[in-house]
Amino acid sequence: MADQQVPAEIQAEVARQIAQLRRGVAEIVPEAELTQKIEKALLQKRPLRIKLGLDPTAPDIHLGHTVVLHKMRQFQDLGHQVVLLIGDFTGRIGDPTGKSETRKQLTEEEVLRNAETYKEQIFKILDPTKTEVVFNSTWLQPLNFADILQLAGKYTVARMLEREDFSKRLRENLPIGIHELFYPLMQGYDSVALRADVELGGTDQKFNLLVGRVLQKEYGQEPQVALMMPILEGLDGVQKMSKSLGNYIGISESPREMFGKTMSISDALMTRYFELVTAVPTEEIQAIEAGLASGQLHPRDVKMRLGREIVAYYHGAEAAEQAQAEFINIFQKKDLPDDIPEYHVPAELAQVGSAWIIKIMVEGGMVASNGEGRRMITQGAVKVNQETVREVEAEIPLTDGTIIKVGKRKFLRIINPQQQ
RNA sequence: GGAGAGGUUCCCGAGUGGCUAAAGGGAGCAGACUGUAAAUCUGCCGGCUCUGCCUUCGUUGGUUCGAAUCCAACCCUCUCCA
Repeated sequence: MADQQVPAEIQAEVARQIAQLRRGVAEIVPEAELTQKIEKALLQKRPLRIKLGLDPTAPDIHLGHTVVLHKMRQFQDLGHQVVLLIGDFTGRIGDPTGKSETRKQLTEEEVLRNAETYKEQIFKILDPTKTEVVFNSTWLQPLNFADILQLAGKYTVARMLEREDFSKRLRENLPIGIHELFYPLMQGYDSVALRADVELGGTDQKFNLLVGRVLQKEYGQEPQVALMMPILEGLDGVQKMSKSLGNYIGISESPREMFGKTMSISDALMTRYFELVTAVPTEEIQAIEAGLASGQLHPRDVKMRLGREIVAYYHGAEAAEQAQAEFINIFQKKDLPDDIPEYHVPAELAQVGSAWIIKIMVEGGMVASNGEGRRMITQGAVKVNQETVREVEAEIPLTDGTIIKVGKRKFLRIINPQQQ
């Protein structure tokens, strides 16, 4: 395969690119084709077209999404053309995957608005000047029924049912909407329309990415290479990071939240995060792994480094240092954070001068209900000015500057304007 | 079109007339411990004016002193047959 005509410097560059691109990757199908494509691109001085499809229904990006985005960024840095595909057509139809809950259909306006929010966040990782953004309604909308049947004719039900998700639902007697069978076809057709050389996705996208290859061949194109990234585990360390599971770190979150949440991942997960969601060089990560294994590095310190890396990526190095300092203050020295939410005492309560503690906790948003407030007190989780509150019926003085603490990380400062 | 199975609290999943706000697991929260919001252990985990009351078991009605549990209609899902 490595034909003699390829100059040595090109071969070296191909090797360099492949080495970088393989970092953190779960699977490349087929890897040999990627090598060939890169080689060809270099010889012809034509960048590869790298496709990434995005679902416009959930515009909040978290670290799980960034795994694939970081890979896109690597392609960009290697000089390739990145194409972001916004699945506005699919989003407008609404994908009811996932049993009973019918996902609401988005209007064109909503899709566009989401797309804007998306871009804003995504360009924290990708270079906007080297990114092409396209919408799949451009080519999917004009298809008529005959076109669609023609497209459908290029695949079979049996092959469609090879997909894990479908076969599983079939086995477990769960519903499969006929239109759902079209999603892989539409996604594959996107690759045809874009003439994609490589499509990125999570391992859960494997089937769809492979359908793209089949359809490209059917339409006389060279099939794309499917590059799959692992699915990032969320804060619980088991399930994939997702907003609905609440185990995520959003890239628009505050430095403090980001850092704190990072500290809550299990030790076992740390190096994976380093590899998948930071730009720390591979050799350095290997050194960290070695340090942890030999006991030379303290897991806590490594995790703090991870927290700094993540915060710094989205908020800058200074914010990262601050977030860490604050974390140490609150959790190691058990000090108060700098910015405590405030509860402004309303006039009628200020007259009385004191109030039932649970009422204040609920109104201050510290607990969801009186019942939860009672539980917290019963469990010894509530402190007023460092003093543990034991009595459920306790009244507290509404003195300006009083601090209520629930659990380890919820604080509230009483602000009494009458006393200022 | 016919026959059958099923829809339970955030999720999964027990429960077939009162002892059930409903087993168990997961998630979540808290306490202890610690090396961190790791790990581990323990507790909590519908709401309220909380030794009591109210709301919840697909929907709506009904039977009953009493229903998640029985009946009827309806909605939704699946299986087999045609």
